[in-house]
Amino acid sequence: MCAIKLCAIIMDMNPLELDRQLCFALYSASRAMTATYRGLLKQLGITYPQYLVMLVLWEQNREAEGITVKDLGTRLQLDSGTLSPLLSRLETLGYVSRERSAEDSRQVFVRTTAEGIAARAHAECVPQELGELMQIDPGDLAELVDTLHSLTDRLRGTDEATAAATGT
Amino acid sequence: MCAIKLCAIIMDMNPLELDRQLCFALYSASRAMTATYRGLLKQLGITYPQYLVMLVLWEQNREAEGITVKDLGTRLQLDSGTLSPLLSRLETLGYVSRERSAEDSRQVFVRTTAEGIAARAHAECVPQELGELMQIDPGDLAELVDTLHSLTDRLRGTDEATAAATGT
DNA sequence: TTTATTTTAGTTGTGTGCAATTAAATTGTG
DNA sequence: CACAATTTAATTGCACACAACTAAAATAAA
Repeated sequence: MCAIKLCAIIMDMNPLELDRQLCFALYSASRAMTATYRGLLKQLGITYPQYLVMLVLWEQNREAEGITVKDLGTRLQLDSGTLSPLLSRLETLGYVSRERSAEDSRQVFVRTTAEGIAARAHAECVPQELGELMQIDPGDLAELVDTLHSLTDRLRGTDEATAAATGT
Repeated sequence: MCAIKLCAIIMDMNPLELDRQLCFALYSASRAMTATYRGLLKQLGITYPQYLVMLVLWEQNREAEGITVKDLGTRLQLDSGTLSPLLSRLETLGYVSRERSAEDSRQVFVRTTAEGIAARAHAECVPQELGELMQIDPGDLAELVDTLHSLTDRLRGTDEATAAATGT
């Protein structure tokens, strides 16, 4: 029996209590956030993961060049199994175009269309709308974002470490 | 044009910058957490959402009574569209049983089986394993959990407010 | 240069999430 | 009591996530 478990039993506490677990707090907050975005993105007709792809494309300085599916995946930590059908839907919506690279035809470049660029103007007010809904101090928000990014890095690091240790 | 957008343009900043957005920090952290749990739960043979259901069942003081699908949904903020197939899989795995209520046959009570109860012993060390991986101060962790829960509450509240305002 | 390895995007299959609908049972109301 | 409205769980359909696999192309090695 592990130390925390023993300690929890002695103190008559449940070591598995749902509301004290960070995992559930994250899971709940992330789903609540996505649900909020569902409303905010209704006018654009896209889902939250599709919005993330558009954010990356809009962030590109040289929009004409586009970005490869691989680089998009690195940025969002998503693989082609998720991105391929998602990009296909964004293409059908008219927000992006896909084209195989001439130099290296394994790669596919994703670019925003004129419609996709126009949509950016509508999206630029989304963060403010959300900020008003959340009622959170900008400093606290920045700190929370930093905390979460560093947590994510540690979790991803340990995933790799665990995978390496178990040889998978 | 909204104030923040104008301000960002004047200061030559991108108001849509991915890495400063709380939504993406939450989305990334939540997925990284789920990925970490995938490894931790491999020995139990269940997914992370299935683990959440087991946490609720284990939390019940009177395990023999079980909990209705509705109450489970309230606790985890999941509807029957998600829970029904998930519970069906947990039932196939032998961790839970389902039985329609005799008093009100609309309701279905979910209970842990002997195997489900036994699995709890294995699960009780998971939080400590995770804590070691995360390397986070217990006080900071508790604060982060509180911050996230309060954020979730505010987001859920605004969802309802927005839905009410738009009449949906 | 020929072959083996690696890289890249796409496809398939499984398990969530969630909206919308269905079906059955209960409750409320006249 | 009869009938309308509500409640509950399940089902259907769509869009992620992610593991495992495939196919094509580029690179490295022999």
